[in-house]
Amino acid sequence: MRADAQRNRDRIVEVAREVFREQGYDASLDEIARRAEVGPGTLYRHFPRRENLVDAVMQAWVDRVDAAADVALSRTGPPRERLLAWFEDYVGLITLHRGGAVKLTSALGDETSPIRTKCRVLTSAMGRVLDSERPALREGVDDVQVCRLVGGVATVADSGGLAADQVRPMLGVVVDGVLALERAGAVPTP
Amino acid sequence: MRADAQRNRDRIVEVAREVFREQGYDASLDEIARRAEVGPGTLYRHFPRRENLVDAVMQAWVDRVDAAADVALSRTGPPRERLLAWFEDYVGLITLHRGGAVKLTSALGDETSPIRTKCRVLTSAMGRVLDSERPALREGVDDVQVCRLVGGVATVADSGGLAADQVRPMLGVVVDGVLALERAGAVPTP
DNA sequence: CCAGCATACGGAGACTGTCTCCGCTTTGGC
DNA sequence: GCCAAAGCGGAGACAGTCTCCGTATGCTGG
Repeated sequence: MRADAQRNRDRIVEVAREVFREQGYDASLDEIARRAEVGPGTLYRHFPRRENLVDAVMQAWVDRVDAAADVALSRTGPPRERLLAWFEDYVGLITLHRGGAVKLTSALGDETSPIRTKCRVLTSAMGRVLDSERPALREGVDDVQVCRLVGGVATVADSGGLAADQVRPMLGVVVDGVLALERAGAVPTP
Repeated sequence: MRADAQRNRDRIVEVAREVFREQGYDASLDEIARRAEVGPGTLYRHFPRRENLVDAVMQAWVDRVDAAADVALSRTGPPRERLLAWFEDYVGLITLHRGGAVKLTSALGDETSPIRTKCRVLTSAMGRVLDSERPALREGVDDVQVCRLVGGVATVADSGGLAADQVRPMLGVVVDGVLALERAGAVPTP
């Protein structure tokens, strides 16, 4: 790639990061081009579809989820608390930019999605944390499924503008549903 | 309202129902006006914001959720199965039109939303079913919260194009998280 | 060093969608 | 039938997406 092309590309991503943070992922691409001081043609050559630009921007903070997983692994305490804290971190990060949660969560498991690499980071971060609690979990609890559940909560929180204390009990339900506990036949009244 | 105005209004809603079903809630309003054989001005006078039109269209099938709650109440069997079946019905109905799930779920609890009446129907349907299982539920389980959780699953299912057998286990997790069972200190290993 | 070409730029503009304004038409009470 | 009031509808302003192509620029081999 030519040096000027590389420079333009970098500047576009940089500006897009700001604009997306300000306005969400629906922001006008032409405005991004304007603020990056390139023509729309240049932007669309580098990023033919909106998703490609989102992808580039998203990489950075998907990495933060990965880092949060490491933090989660280093925490001590009972499984319920550890998982709850991790889920809260996950929701917090994934809702950092408006509209990010739906985008990431709905692309989970879609191997043709332009942001599939991001999804893989999320799934594997989730996988690492879940593995560390595996004995306490119900059988058949699967990384993608939990990502979807927690991502669903994140989506609702994001689009509904929910505060952390409204989100926590919902995540509590998910944690309880995921933990094994003694539930032989799931019959509450003996 | 004048008779011709009423006629136009009805035709717009009728056409909108079809178009939304075909193309989701992002469909062009001008096209709806075109197919209803009215001018855009007419459409926008009756429904100043897109939401108002959506609201009118949504009424019909939100009522179906209400009916599904009655069916749920008439079903027999253990709480887990009853709730799971109801949740599945709920998700099925709410995802009937693409994009409907996010819209309804994110408006839950927002008393200024133009579709707040729809949300109330959902919440109260959920409430009726939950009440019928109240003794089996954890304390503090709240109608809106469960609507959000199940709505979150619905949103993910909707936007990710998930099939029923991918959704069921997720709902299973939610049901298990909502049911009381014996979980004194939430300690998995006795 | 510079010629020449592949590469990249950028802006005009086609196209689509949203929404408003206002002159014209229709309705319904008198 | 008359005539306000109510309603209609389309032209068009505005914004966003995306493409095409004439022009400019970085790079490389001589």
